[in-house]
Amino acid sequence: MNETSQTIAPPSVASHLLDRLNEAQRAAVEAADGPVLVLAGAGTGKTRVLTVRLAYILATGRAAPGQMLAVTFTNKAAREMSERIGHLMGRPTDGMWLGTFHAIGARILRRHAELVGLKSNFTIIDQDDQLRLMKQIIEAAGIDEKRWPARMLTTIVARWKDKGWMPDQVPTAEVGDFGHGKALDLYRDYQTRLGELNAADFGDLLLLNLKLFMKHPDVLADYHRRFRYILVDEYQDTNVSQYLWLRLLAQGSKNICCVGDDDQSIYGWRGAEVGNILRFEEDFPGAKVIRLERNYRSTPNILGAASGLIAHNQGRLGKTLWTEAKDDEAGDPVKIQGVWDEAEEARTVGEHIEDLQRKDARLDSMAILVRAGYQTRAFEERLITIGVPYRVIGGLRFYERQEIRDAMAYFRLIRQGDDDLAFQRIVNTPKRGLGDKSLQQLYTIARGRGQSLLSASEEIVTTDELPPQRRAGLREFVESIHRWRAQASHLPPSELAEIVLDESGYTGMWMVDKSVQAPGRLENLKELVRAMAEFESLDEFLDHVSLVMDIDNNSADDMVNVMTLHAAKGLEFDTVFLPGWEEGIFPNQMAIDENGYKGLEEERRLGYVGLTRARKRAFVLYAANRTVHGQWQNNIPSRFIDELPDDHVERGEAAGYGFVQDEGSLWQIAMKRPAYGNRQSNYHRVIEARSQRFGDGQEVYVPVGRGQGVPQTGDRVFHEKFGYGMVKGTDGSKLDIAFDKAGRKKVLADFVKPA
DNA sequence: CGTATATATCTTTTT
DNA sequence: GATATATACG
Repeated sequence: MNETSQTIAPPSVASHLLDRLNEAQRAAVEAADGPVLVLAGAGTGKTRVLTVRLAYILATGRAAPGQMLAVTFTNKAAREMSERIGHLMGRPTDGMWLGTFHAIGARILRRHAELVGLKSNFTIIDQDDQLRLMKQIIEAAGIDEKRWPARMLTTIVARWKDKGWMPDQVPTAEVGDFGHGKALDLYRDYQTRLGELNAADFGDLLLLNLKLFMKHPDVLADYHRRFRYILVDEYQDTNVSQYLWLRLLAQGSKNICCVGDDDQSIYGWRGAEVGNILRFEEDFPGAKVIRLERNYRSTPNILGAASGLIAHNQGRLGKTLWTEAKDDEAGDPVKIQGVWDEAEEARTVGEHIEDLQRKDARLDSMAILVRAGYQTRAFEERLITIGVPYRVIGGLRFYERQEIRDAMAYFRLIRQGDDDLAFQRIVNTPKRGLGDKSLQQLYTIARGRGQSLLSASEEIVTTDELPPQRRAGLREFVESIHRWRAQASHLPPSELAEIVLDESGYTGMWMVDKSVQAPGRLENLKELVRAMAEFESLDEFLDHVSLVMDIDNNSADDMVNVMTLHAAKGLEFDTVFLPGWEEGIFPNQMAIDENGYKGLEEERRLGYVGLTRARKRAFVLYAANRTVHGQWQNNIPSRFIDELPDDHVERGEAAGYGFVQDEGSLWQIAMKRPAYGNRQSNYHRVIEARSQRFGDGQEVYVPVGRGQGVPQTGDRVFHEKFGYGMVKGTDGSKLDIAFDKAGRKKVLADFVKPA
């Protein structure tokens, strides 16, 4: 097979494709057959190599589109790749298997669902449902969910699935002490329950593929014949189950090409194993390894700063990025700036943005990259204030909103009556007079008969097990579902959606709701109906939602981009703002607590990813104070700031780190940088100061007498509900307060303010 | 049964 | 500060 393909003379299209590639890139494209590992540093034209390689394989007649499998991590990357190949080839890439691991896994699973115990219309459940289900499992097993939270078990099980372990494959040593060693039993229960619900979670999409391939070699052989060329993007982020999946599929043609960069591995917390890169040559003997080291993206200063930072990591494969730019074209150094708090941080970034805007920079050439989602808030507020348009990528996603999830639950139940999770969500939304008690009764009956909630309901409405009034509500619900299901077969999804939302009373529920969010929710529901118009069938739509989770937000509008560092991978911008470089925030304390040195290195790689997103300019900021959980916290600059090489950075004045004035007296805010050893002790200190603006516009920081600490006996306090009062006694954070109007009450300190 | 109020917990990153 | 869960009351 290799011989024949090498004899194919590249048509002119194919040779044209190679024109604008450098030597290493071309080698990576031309090594079309056999296993290839491409180690591609940031900005070395990785996506280009991938897309040209795909086009090249097609253009040289090695494979038809339907014989190619291209796997990415994000839907965004898949979309982009599809567009670029279409552009290169001058026609759309129909028929190619291009998508995320999960999307392709789901597609394969639907075709063979019966072989692994599911029906082909199985539901893909998201985290929220997963958590709900897990909670039910834990409670059913008589375990205290308070002590052993469902969230924790969900993570444990997800990590097992990442490793490719079905319940009977989990090593005894890995079981851990969750619920006194019950985790494995619970995992088993959970899988059983998923089967009953005809549902799969994200991990299952791959895990059940593995099961399918191993139990049915004929099916695997079929895919061996089908997939003649396999391409994998972001290989450093594959977990074991993805790795096993790839290895099984690649055993057929051996034409597998993986592209990755160990320095950009940032999903270890999700089970990714950088080791997969190192294992590649062992698993595919004779694999070609090609390094892309010439960077086309960033200025020498940015590259120098990023390289200097990542050099602090041990155990890298080692790559040296270089660029052709001369030293006199080194570009701006990376600017580092300290600020007082997150508000000033946002203000500073806003000023830089306006400044660049005056120099005719486009807003969409700029990005603010944060460590965690909650950090976007301060920037959003500021950008709104100064009237700069922005878009938040990722963040609070459309399909995670309450009203959208409710609507989806209706559709899910229409498609798939076994979906008890959907049933529970909407059976009494809007209110149908079915409270906890009636539903509990229903659950018991259903469980007793081994039926789904919907089929149990169908029977119950004909008996007198429920009081008449409740029975009527339930009957109405069950009949509606049936009616809609009958309509689903011949109506387009968007029309069906309108009928369902209207007849169920769901839209009506929000129309009478007088809360401030209600109009927005109605707007979102309309948007949902609009989005559904693009789909042929309800099935297609539901799959799209489960796997994509986001509505297409890549409008070409000129807006500043705000997103997490994780979401920024694979993107590039002229100017990048990197706020929140403080110990505890970035590197994130939890990452270090949970994974120690490994966690720290992953954080450092995140920093490297952030810096290398910048083409021309990067700004690093750190704030002395920040509210976390509504409480003030003071932080010291991130160790990563020290690690940036002096040659490529400019360390600005640390505003708010010196003397501030308070009506004539001088206060020194304790912001001198402590020795490293002191960092821990300083981490959670609450600072007692707030900003105050004076007549001349100058802003100063005034220490607050008792701050947000616990009020003492004798203090006057204010409570939202009870009004003013005096503290009569304290018990930890509980206060005994004599309110002027409401009398004596015990209240938590969090609920009162100093008066 | 539904609503209002009171408390608890939470935030790392995502397919 | 926001949102789920627990409790009290109508």
